[in-house]
Amino acid sequence: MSDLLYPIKWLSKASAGDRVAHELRMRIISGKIESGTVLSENKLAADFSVSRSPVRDALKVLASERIIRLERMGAVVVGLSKKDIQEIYDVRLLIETFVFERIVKMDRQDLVRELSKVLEMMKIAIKYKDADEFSYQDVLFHETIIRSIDHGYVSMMWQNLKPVMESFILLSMRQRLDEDIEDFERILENHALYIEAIETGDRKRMIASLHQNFDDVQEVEDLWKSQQLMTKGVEPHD
Amino acid sequence: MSDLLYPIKWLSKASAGDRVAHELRMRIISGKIESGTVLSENKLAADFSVSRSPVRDALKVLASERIIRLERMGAVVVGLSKKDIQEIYDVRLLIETFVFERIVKMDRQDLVRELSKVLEMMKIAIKYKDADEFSYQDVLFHETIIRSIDHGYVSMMWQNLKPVMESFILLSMRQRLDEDIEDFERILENHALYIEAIETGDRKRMIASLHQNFDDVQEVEDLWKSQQLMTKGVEPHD
DNA sequence: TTTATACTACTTGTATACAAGTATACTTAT
DNA sequence: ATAAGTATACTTGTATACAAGTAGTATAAA
Repeated sequence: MSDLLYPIKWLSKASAGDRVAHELRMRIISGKIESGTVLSENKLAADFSVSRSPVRDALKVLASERIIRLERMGAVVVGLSKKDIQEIYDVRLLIETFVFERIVKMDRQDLVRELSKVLEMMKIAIKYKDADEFSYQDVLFHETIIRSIDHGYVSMMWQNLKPVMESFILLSMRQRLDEDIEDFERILENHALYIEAIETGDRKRMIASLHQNFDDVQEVEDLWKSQQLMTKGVEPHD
Repeated sequence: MSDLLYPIKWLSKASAGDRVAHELRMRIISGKIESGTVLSENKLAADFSVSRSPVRDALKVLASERIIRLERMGAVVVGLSKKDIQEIYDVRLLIETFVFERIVKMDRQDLVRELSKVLEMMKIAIKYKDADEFSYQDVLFHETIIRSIDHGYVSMMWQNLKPVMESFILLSMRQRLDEDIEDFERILENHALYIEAIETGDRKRMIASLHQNFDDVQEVEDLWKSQQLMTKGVEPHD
């Protein structure tokens, strides 16, 4: 099972099941485990040096995220297609637009302050070329916005989406930090725009910012495809 | 553990874990198990005459639905508050509005036909005073709409929402069939309106229909509160 | 050569066992 | 009587065992 894709430090308090889920998710989304591969609980348990119980837990989680399909014999890897990425951003747009409508009716001072802090963190992360930390703060940025309206079921939708998003962003950012570091400036500007939109309650600017964000990711998506090709066959997993 | 709230026939092919999840969900949403109750895996296993494994699975599912909270010692029942019901309908509105925008750009003939069939089924269910069958078809109606656009992540959100909705509708319809049978006519009309809106691509009518649907549920919600009071203390669960 | 049967090696779902940790109650010392 | 420590009876998470079922292969019959 060798080297881990998911940051170990993010797993400090996690159970074995969580570790397996996070690592497996990364391997699937990165393409290290190819679509179509059939995963065996027993083999995974052996690979990760744990018993079947945490592996089962992990597979259930990944199935709920639709990156694997639980069938009668074995769990088949589905992975993320171009369509999936598009769909994820559909949902993000859907959620964040809804959230924005609520936000503009609230006192947004604390939220803006909190977001500014996260943005500063992102800047530092870039300065020190820490892709993982940058990704963490990027995800946190949007999570902070979403949670600010205190809506349990919207939060739930976010929670369901988050792990896949996080992994995807993590992989994208790692690659871009190596190859397209100037992109990060644009991402930062875009987040600053988002904060402004919230501050002023300017819906148009917010939508623009979200779309820009999506365009950025579209670009990432191409890079990610190439990454998939790169890693293809590195570890055929049986 | 005595009598079951969830229709046994819906569980024909379900695992023990699913059975526990469905039944537990019904008991929590109906108020038969009160908010604040701490559930023990061992006790539940004994109650349902299964081992801890399926119970654990069930609790994980219910936690992801936010009707229980998994804590260090025991799973505490959260249940559905008035706010939760409102939130669920927020999300439904969000999803179905998104779906509608896609639908109007498609060929809707097959969908309309399919929905008409489901609506006929609903009529028959009322005719024979079968609240469970009616609920099933009602949920199926909306699921059919949502799945018609073939959007994996929107379907995923629906899947996450569905179990709680289904239980809630089931309980509401059972009570209303006894006490307010004339309501069902209005529900049928409303669904017919929805089909028309899809057929003609009339967004306004669709929104109106959705809101009407929600108002119906608001009414249900009051009934449901009284039901909670009614069943309160029937089985104090320890 | 083709078809039917049985065997092997898997699979899943459930049950049970165990280690490690935590809250409650009960000492015991002050 | 009160504070500190210590049992104890729980809890969770993981490991392991087992029953039932399935796919594919090999063997036997036609």
